[in-house]
Amino acid sequence: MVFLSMQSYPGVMTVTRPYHHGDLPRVLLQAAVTAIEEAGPAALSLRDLARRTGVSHAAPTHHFGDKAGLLTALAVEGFDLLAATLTAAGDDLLDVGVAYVDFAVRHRAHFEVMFRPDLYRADAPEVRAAQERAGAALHTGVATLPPDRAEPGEARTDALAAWSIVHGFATLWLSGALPADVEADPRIAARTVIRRLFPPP
Amino acid sequence: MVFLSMQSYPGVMTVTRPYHHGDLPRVLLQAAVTAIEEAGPAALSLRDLARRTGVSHAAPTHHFGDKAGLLTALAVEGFDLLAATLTAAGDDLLDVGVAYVDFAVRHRAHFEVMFRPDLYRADAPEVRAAQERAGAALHTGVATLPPDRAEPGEARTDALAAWSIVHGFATLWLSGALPADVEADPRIAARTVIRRLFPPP
DNA sequence: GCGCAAATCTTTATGCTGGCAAGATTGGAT
DNA sequence: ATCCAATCTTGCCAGCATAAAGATTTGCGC
Repeated sequence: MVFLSMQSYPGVMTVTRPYHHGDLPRVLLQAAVTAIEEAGPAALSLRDLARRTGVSHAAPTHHFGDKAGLLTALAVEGFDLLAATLTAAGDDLLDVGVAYVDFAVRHRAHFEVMFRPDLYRADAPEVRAAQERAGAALHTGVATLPPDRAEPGEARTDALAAWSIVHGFATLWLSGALPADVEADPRIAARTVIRRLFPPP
Repeated sequence: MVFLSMQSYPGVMTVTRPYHHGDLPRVLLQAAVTAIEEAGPAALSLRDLARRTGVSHAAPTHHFGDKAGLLTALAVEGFDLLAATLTAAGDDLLDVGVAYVDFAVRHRAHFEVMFRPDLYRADAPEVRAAQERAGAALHTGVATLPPDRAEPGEARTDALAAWSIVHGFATLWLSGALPADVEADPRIAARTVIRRLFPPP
């Protein structure tokens, strides 16, 4: 990590900055993740991010335009991260579903922003593209199901049902709405629930 | 509708108020629903509610304490409304599940607040109580399933899977994340998806 | 009716936030 | 060495949440 000089301070010629020049966007996004994990996306404050990262209050605005711009970048990052996670989980639909829930729990801040389109510009082309990449990764898992049922549109229903059940479980888990007697490890509980939808032969 | 006199205005002795005295909390909650449906719960502003209802900016604070207090009341109202809706849907698990999704779509503002505990005081006793009433109504629907499987904890898994799939479908629908080729009527699409989890014998 | 306490609502004030505009500094390209 | 664009700071303004204090209305005992 290199420390670079920073501009004027009263009485001090040079100060240091704990990140490479030009990396402020990434640093701000990381600070946003931390802040959201602490108090939720609704309580996020650009000025608080600036304080956390030691820059002026207007620095975040320069890079992201406005608050919605920052959350848009966070959503894009989240969808890409989700796509990578699902792809890495392999071909087994159970594993993909568990990976979805695991992503939501481990990247809670990203996940909460991603599915709250009133907070960011969900119609931005980079968002749409990232969403499609994540959707394709999810559909890949569904495609591995044995196509023994002949009804048309069955694969689409399977995909929608799989997405719904893992997304629902993840959001219920994150919102703390689940009763206390549910398995403490969300991955184990999720696997049990998903297996109820796609029972082994 | 009775119009009551209002306090001093410069040069005018009495003015009228379009609601019964003491009904301001209910009026404010209704205004909050409208505002949330327009711009989401994150953009809700107490001062905007005051303007919408024609009262001073501090009137909402008097009744609900603060913004979280207002959303707490909205969440309680939502959970009670959900419990009533699920109970009225009957005993068929499919009908109960469709009613859950239908509630989310028709009472979008309540639903969005209910499962966003960072916005209100989710640990308040009246919230817990209302949550349990809604949970009991949901479990009633699951209890009507034929208990032909002998594995222990199966009913709990069924309930969790049912809740997850309807909740996930509802939140995905509300967030606009579903692909465009999904059935336009959420009740029909939801029924198809739920049937995938609980296929008819 | 009368008077008083409580509830209801307004006014005033303070600190924080988002967004805009202008200026200072830095880094890189030529 | 010089210029330019990107980066970041300072200053500013309007809107918001919240608190405190004052004004008005309502309910209630008499």
